[in-house]
Amino acid sequence: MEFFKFIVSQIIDYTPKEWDGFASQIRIQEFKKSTFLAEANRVPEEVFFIEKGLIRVLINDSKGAEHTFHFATEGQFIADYASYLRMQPAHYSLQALEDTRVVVIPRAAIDWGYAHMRQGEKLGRLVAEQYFSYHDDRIKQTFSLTPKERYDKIEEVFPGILNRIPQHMIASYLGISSVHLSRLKNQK
Amino acid sequence: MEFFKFIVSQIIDYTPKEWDGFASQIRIQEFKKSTFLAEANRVPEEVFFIEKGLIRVLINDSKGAEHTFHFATEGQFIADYASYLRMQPAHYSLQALEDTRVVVIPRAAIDWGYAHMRQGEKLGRLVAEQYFSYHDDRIKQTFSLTPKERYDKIEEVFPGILNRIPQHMIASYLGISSVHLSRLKNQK
DNA sequence: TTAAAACGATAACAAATGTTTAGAAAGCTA
DNA sequence: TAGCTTTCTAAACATTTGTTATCGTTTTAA
Repeated sequence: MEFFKFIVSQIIDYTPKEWDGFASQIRIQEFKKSTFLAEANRVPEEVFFIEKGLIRVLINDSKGAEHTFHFATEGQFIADYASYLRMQPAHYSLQALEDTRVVVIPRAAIDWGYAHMRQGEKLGRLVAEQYFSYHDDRIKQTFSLTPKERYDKIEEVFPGILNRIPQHMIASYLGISSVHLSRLKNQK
Repeated sequence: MEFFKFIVSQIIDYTPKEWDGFASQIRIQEFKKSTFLAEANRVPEEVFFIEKGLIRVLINDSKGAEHTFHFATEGQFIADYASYLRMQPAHYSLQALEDTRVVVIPRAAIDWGYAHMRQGEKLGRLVAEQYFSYHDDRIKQTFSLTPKERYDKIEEVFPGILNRIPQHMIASYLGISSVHLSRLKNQK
């Protein structure tokens, strides 16, 4: 929990009393490799903060095929945040790719923070802005770079990821088939 | 300006005094069809709110080709918001596709709102969340739908757009060539 | 109003990417 | 450790999508 407290302190100021009120509503939870933290079709009621481990965000298309949407690692927040905000059934599932320890932040804790922490809204704003910027960069890249170029840059976005994640999931993230990625790697 | 004031009142509460302080720092500006509100490579120092008209957000790739990233219409905020937040040179340019009237909101006004309006941070949070959700939906769709399916649904995302925007810009938005879109339309 | 530019459809061809199958290497689990 | 599963590469072929060029039509601007 100390790691989480530290990361939040980097983003906003809070009093010990504010922190205690907030912390009393959150908890630590561990997930074994390959298990799911959250599944599609359920309304997300919590946001996760990753203390240790690696999480894959995936979506199933209308034909049942699975697509990797995103990876998240130590020090990051993760959820199907759009569905969380709208209180609608999630499209994404969250899967641990390694044994993972997270801080579970229920909706009640977040709303309490907005109402009772002086900089609660600011924290929410900055997290949303950061998450937004990541998405924006990503769409920007799909327009301006080829899949090969995006593969070559993936370590900038997810440092160390190529040693932690099977290649077919990376191909899925890039929106191409694993066979095609294998081909691209052997070009030049 | 009344339309903008109304839209903000739908999002947060503010006192007359708060509004006057904020409003004294913003201004109305008009842009003729085809002109640019903002250009890539300059650090964005303002966010626009569209009172009337239609704006195209575009990006140029490394080979100089132009891609349409987004469309924005009446009642929406628009900027290269990621670059605005990071205070870095913009990747996007903003172009009016019709004669357009916008409210220009300089960075100073936004920061003033965060500091002096009780619900200023909340407004920032909600706008960021909304913008994020739009981006998220979009990436979701590129994974789960074919270009044809996305074309068929584009009126849900941008009502009335097919009558206001040339087809090659729509093709660019969908990430396909105009020739290919023309082909897809005639299937089935 | 008229000449120029932009637009959208189409065809022919080229390039990129997907699918299926197979096999070897690596990893996992009982 | 042995057997099973996953992972990655490769080849052959199919499909999708892009590129270029052409041609009416519509729109724009002087």
